[in-house]
Amino acid sequence: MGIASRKEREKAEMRRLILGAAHDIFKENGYDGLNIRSIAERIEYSPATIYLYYKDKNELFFALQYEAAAAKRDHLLPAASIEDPWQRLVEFGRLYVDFGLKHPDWYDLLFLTRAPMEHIENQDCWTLGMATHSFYVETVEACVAARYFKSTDSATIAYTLWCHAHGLVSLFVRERMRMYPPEERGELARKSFAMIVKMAESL
Amino acid sequence: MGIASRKEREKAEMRRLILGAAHDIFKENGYDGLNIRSIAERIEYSPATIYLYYKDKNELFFALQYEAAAAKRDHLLPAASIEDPWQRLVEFGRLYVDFGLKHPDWYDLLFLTRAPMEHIENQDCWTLGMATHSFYVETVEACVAARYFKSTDSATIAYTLWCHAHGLVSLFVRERMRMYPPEERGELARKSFAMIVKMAESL
DNA sequence: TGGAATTACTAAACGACGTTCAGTAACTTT
DNA sequence: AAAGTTACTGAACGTCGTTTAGTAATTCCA
Repeated sequence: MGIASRKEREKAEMRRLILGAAHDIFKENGYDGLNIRSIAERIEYSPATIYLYYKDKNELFFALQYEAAAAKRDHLLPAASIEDPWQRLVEFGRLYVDFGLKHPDWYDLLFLTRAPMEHIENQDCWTLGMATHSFYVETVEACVAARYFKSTDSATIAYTLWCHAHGLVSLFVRERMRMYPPEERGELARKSFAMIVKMAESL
Repeated sequence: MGIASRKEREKAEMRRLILGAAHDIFKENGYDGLNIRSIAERIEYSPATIYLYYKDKNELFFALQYEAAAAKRDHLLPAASIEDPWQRLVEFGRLYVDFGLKHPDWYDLLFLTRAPMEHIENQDCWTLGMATHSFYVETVEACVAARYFKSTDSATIAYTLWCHAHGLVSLFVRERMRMYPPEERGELARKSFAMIVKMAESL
């Protein structure tokens, strides 16, 4: 089956080539600056060719979102090896915020972009994101099991802490912090993270 | 000055007519479904006419954002009359979340839309939003002054609580809660709000 | 091996969008 | 009544995602 498998390989390579170009353009100009024609130009094919490998721009969006989810997972990975669940949870949160502030475009793509959310459950990016999320929830559950909190409602605890971290990053990413001088924003984020950690200790 | 003032009045009326149509279309189809041609069609003018009253779509966006900011202020208003600063703060937060969940489009416009954020400080919508925000911060400061918290860092407290509320609403508005069954989401939001209130009591 | 079938690709177009501009008709001024 | 100003529009431009009809190259099968 030489030919068939070579064809398949070439197809995968082409998808990879397209996605790579999309990735580069995205990093340079953000998702708004990413369009089919610019991808085509960069890989020196016609725009119509893109559609032979990706159904539409949404499919490309999902593929790109997978990359973002992988980058996020890799960023959070160091926390996974921390034994103590509370220490792990804190470091997890710190790295989550750190990722969002360092890679606003990727965070945007993952959580802030208005995207075709129908059927996203079937997408790889969702599966990967859910794996990371599950690990987070399990860490909170481990804290509860080890009696780090008085409360035992691990689901609400996990959600509440996530809301804070997500809100913090979102306000940065979408530039809704103009009432604070730019040079104070980073410090404020750090203080707020420290505060929510303190608050969580009293849960 | 009869003619000049009539002209001015007519100009203002026309701006109002355009904005009204934009408002309606926005409520029906969201910001994505709002375009110049649909506004023009609704008010029975040519698309080019719109540009005689609004410089570009961004200016219309700001005008619409002002409406959203006004709606938000009105929604939060009942909290303002509560005497006790802590009670006022809690009700303020509850109404904030309530507004976001009831009017996701408006919340989106205010806090989630990637918009021309340069020079927004000069826009009316920003001024109005800042007034509401200041009232919120002052309420936190009043809590601090009345020793409702051990911490005296009112700026960080205000910011931290805002992060939670904003994160909570944002996850709803941008549909990033698909891992929770739809019927549980409202309950989770309520529980999380109750939890952050409890946590704040220990600050 | 040669003709048929399939594949890989593209030029050109479609329709929707924001926006601009030249031109026209109505109104205002003198 | 002529000149100047204002309000408005049809038609176009350039951008976008996407589709279609066609062409050249490759693969299949007799």
